[in-house]
Amino acid sequence: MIINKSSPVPQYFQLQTWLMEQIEQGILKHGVQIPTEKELGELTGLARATIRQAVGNLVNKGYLIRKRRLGTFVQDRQNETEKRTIIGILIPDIRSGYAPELARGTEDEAAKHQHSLILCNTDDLYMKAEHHADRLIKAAVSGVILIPTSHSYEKNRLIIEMFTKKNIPVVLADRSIPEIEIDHVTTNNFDGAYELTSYLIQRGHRKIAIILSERISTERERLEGYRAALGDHDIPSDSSIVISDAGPFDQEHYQELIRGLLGHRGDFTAVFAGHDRIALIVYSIAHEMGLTIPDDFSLVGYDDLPYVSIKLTTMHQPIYEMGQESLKLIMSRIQGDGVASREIVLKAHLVERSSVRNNEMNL
Amino acid sequence: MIINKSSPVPQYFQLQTWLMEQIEQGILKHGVQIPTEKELGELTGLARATIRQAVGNLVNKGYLIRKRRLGTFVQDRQNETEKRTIIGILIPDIRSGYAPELARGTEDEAAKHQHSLILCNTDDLYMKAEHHADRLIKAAVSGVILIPTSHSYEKNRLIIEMFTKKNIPVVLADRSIPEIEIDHVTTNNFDGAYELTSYLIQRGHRKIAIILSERISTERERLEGYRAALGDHDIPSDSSIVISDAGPFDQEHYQELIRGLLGHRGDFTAVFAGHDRIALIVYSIAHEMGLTIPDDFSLVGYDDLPYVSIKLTTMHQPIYEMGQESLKLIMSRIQGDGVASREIVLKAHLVERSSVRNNEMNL
DNA sequence: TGAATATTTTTGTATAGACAAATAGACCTT
DNA sequence: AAGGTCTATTTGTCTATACAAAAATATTCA
Repeated sequence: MIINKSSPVPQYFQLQTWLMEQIEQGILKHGVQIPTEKELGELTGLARATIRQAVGNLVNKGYLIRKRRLGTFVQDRQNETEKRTIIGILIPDIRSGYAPELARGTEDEAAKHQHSLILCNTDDLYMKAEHHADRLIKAAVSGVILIPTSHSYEKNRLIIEMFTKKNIPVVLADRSIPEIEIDHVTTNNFDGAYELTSYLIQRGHRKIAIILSERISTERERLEGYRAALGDHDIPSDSSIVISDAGPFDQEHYQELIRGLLGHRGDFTAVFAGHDRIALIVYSIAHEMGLTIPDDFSLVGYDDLPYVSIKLTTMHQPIYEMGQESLKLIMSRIQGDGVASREIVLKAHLVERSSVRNNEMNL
Repeated sequence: MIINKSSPVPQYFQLQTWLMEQIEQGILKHGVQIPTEKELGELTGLARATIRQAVGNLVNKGYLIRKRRLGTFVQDRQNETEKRTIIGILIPDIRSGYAPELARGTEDEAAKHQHSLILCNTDDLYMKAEHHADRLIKAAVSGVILIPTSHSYEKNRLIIEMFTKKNIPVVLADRSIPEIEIDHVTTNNFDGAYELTSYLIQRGHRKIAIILSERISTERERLEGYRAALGDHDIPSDSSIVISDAGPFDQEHYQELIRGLLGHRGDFTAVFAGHDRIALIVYSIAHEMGLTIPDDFSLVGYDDLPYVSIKLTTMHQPIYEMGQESLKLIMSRIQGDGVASREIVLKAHLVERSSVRNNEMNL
C-alpha cells in the first residue's frame, strides 16, 4: 500500500509525491494514462476528493493533464519554461520601401504562432540597431529578424552575437552577411536582375543605364546580374551610365544623380533603377524635364511596391512571403531545431507593365 | 450577491474571477486580508469546499497567500511582472495609408522612453483586434494605442474595456469613438476639409465632387467640412457628385465608383478625394481614360502620403506627430497621471502642388 | 448502410460535515 | 517579567455523496 494513514505527512501529499516520483523516474511515461480517480481510490483507500487534491496539484504543476471522460495522462514537462512569445524585427525604416510588406508578412505569421512582433527602426544605423537589440534582449524576445544595417556593415556581426549569446535565434532577412553561420531568407537578386536586363535587351535596348547603391548586398547582386546579362549578350559595359552610389538611400542625393544622368540622354535608351523608389524619382524628374516614359526612354524598377501609381515594369519580390519564411525559421529554432544554418532563396518574377518601349526593329 | 447559481459558469470560477478583478482593479490592495472562508461562505452562500477551490486557484496563481490561523491575504503581484516596457499599437494594416508614418512616430517616441512597440494589424476587423488585444494583455503591455476598427464599430468599446480592466491605458489615434472617456489624438478634419474645399472654390470651382467612406469618423468629419464650405459660399450641394461609400476601403470597389464618377465629367470640375490613396486611384483611372490632371479636372487629396509620385495638392496631416503625441499621452498615464481624459487636435495644413487648375476668370 | 439515439465511463462541480494543525492573544504561574 | 497554558479562530486535511457534462461506444431506427 502506498499510503501511510498514521504519518504526519498529509495523505494527499503522499499520493502526490508517489505519482510525481513515478513520472520523474520514467515509470509513467509521457502520454500514459494513470489510473482513474475511482481506481486510485480503490488502490489507496482514499476518498475521491483527496485523490483529486493530489492529482489536481500535479495538473497545476504540469505533470499531468486531465481529459474529461478519457482519464488523466502524463504530460511532457518540457513546456513549463514559461517562454515569452515575442519576436523582434530590426528594419531600417517601417515607412520606406518594402518594409511595411515585410513587417506585415512577419506579423501575420507570428500571429499564427501566437507570437507578437516588436518593431524596431534602425534607420540603417548600427548605433540605433544596437540600442534596439539591448531593449529586445531586456524584453526577453524569443527570436529576432534582422535586416542588417548598411552603415558599419561589419558590426552587424556584433549585434547577432549579442543575441546568440543569450540563445536568441536570429534570422537575416533580405540582406546577407558573408561567411556567417546563420539562417537567412533572401530573393534571387542576381537572377532577377539578369532576367530584367535580358528583358530590356530582348526589346532592343543596348544602352541600359543602371542606378543603385553599392552599399547594400542585394543591390550589389543586382548589379552583378545586370553585368552578367550584358556580358552574355556581348554588350560592352559603359561605366558612364552605371551610377553606383556608395552612400545611404537619400532622396535628394538620388535626385541629383538622376538629374545628372538624364542630362545626357543620348547615352542610354533604358534605365534600370536599383529599386522602385529610385524608379519613382527617375519618373518624377523625367516628368519635370518634360520627358515621357516609355517614349523618351524606358524604365524598370525592382521590388514591385504596392501603391505605386505609375505603370512600372519591375521585378516583383515576394516580400510578404519573405517575412513569413523568416518567421517560420525563427519558430523552428525556438522549437529547438538544431540543424545547420539554412538559406531560403525566394524567386522574384517580372511584372510587365508599360514603362518599357519595344525598340526591336526586326518585328 | 456575487454568485449566479443558474449560470453555466461554475460558481467557484465566478468567485475566483470576482476576487481576481477586485485585486487587479486595486480595490483589494497588497497585504489586505480578504474575508475568511467562513465569511465568504456567508457572503456567497457557497460551501466551504467551493470557496477553497476558488481561493486555492488564486493562491496557486500567486494572487493570494494563505496564513494558517491568520487568514488569506492579497499578494503583491508586481514583483514577478518585472515591469514590462512595451506598448502595443492596433492599426488596420501597416502597409496602407499613413500607417507606416504613424508607427514610426510612435516607435521613435517609445524608444525615447526606453519602450518597445508591438505592432498588431487588425485589417479593420473587430475579431482580429480582439485576438491581438488578448495577446497584448498576455504580453503585459503597459499601454495601447488603438485605431478603432471600422467593422463592428461599437465593439471597440469592448476592446478598450479589456485593457482598462487590467489598468492598461489606451489612447485612440486618429479615429474617434463618440461619448467615451478616453485620451484621444486626432487632426482637425472638419476644418481641414473646409479649408481644402474653400481653396477649390477660390480657384473658381463650383462643381466639386467628393468621394470617401462614411464608415470612418475622420472621413465623415471631412464630408461635413466640405458641406459647410459649400454652404458658406452659397453653393448648392449636388448629391450626384457626392460618392459616399459605406464599405471598407477596397481598391477595386473604389475603382468602379471612380469610373462611374468620371463617366459624366460635365458634372464637376474638381474632385476632392477623401484621402490620398483614393486620389491615386482617381489619378490612374483618369490616366487610363486619357484624361489629364489638372487640365481635364482638378484633384485634391488628404493625408499627404510620402512616396506619392504625382504632384498632388493635398492636406498634410501631421501623422508622425500624431504617433508621438499618442505615445506621450500613454507615457503620462503610465506614470500615473490621473487627470480627466484629454483630446489633442493636431492641425493639418494645405500643401499646394499642381493638381488643381485655377478656373478663376477674374484674373 | 448510415444517421440518430441511448448508454456508460470519466472527469467536473458542488455540498455538508468532521477533525487536525497552527497560532494570536488572553490568561495564568512562577 | 518571563514563560507556560488555554482558547478561539482560521486554514489544512479528509470523507461521503450527488449530479452535470463530455465523449467513446453501443444500440436503434429509417
